[in-house]
Amino acid sequence: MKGHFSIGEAARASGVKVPTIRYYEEIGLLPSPPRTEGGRRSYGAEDMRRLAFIRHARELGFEIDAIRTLLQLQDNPNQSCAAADAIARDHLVAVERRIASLTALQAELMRMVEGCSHGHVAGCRVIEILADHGECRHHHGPAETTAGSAPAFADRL
Amino acid sequence: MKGHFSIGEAARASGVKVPTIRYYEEIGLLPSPPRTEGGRRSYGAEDMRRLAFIRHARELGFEIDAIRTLLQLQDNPNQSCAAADAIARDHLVAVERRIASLTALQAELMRMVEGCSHGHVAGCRVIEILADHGECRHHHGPAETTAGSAPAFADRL
DNA sequence: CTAATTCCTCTAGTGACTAGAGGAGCAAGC
DNA sequence: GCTTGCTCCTCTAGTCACTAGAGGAATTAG
Repeated sequence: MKGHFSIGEAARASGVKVPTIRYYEEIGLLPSPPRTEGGRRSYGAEDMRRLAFIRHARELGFEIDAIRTLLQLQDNPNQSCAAADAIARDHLVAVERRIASLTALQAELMRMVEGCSHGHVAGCRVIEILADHGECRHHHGPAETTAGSAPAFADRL
Repeated sequence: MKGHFSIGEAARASGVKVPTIRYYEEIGLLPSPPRTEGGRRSYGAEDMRRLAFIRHARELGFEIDAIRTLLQLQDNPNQSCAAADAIARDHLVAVERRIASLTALQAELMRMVEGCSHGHVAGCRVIEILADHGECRHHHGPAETTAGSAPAFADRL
């Protein structure tokens, strides 16, 4: 095993792009590595492990802040793992909600494209469904979100 | 039917927040409405319809640029609706891909939280799975994405 | 007439990067 | 030694679709 890796090697090994690695350093997710004489970053095996951890967690959709917490937990393994469990559980719930609402969305989009007559825009089902909100089972509007202003758009569920 | 609505009324009716409406105007998605003597925006019925259209399309996860195209199509209904159909179809494909990958993710997260021994971090399955990338069925790494650098993180699928 | 609410413009911030400018280090070949 | 080409450095600014807040003006209710 080598003891030092350039940022490019780290990028190739982890699948995280070079500027992203620098970005992770900037926001304090990855420690600033020592530099070579010429001023280049030199990563050790521990850094490589950390980077793989981050990459995997990001791949699973964990937010940077969650990863920060997870990394802290990993750093002192004597703590209770309840926090890690809670983070993963919360994320699972979020993912399940996202799946549910994307599935509803999928149904509506399928109705759209199936109903499309492939003629002209006047009478196009895609446009019509978007224009007539009453036709779909989505619900929103005044006096429904109590006060807190819930955006509830599809891409953040 | 009223012929003029304040931005607040438009917001309540459409479910789009006031600053967001102004933002839509700024980026040219919504036309700049006439103003009252005091300089306030005054929306007509057509604006209200357009806003509802936008809101619904956003709710379905269409991007602003796609909505722009869709609105242009709606504005001259003599065109072929092939473009609208293509946009909806593309979006459907994207949604289906997203569902598939979120479902895989869900399975992995379930493995994580089910395997958690609720003890200490040393031996916590959540942390372990994140650290040992080999354990999961996700795949990445060098020499797999040919050249174009595909990020492939979960939240953009 | 006052107080509360709504509205205005403007700037800056969010998350998680990505893109590009402009320059310097470094290895290999000639 | 010199050039070529790659990788690396820092820095700024841009992405998307908003959101937050300052500071002030207009409208509305009582």
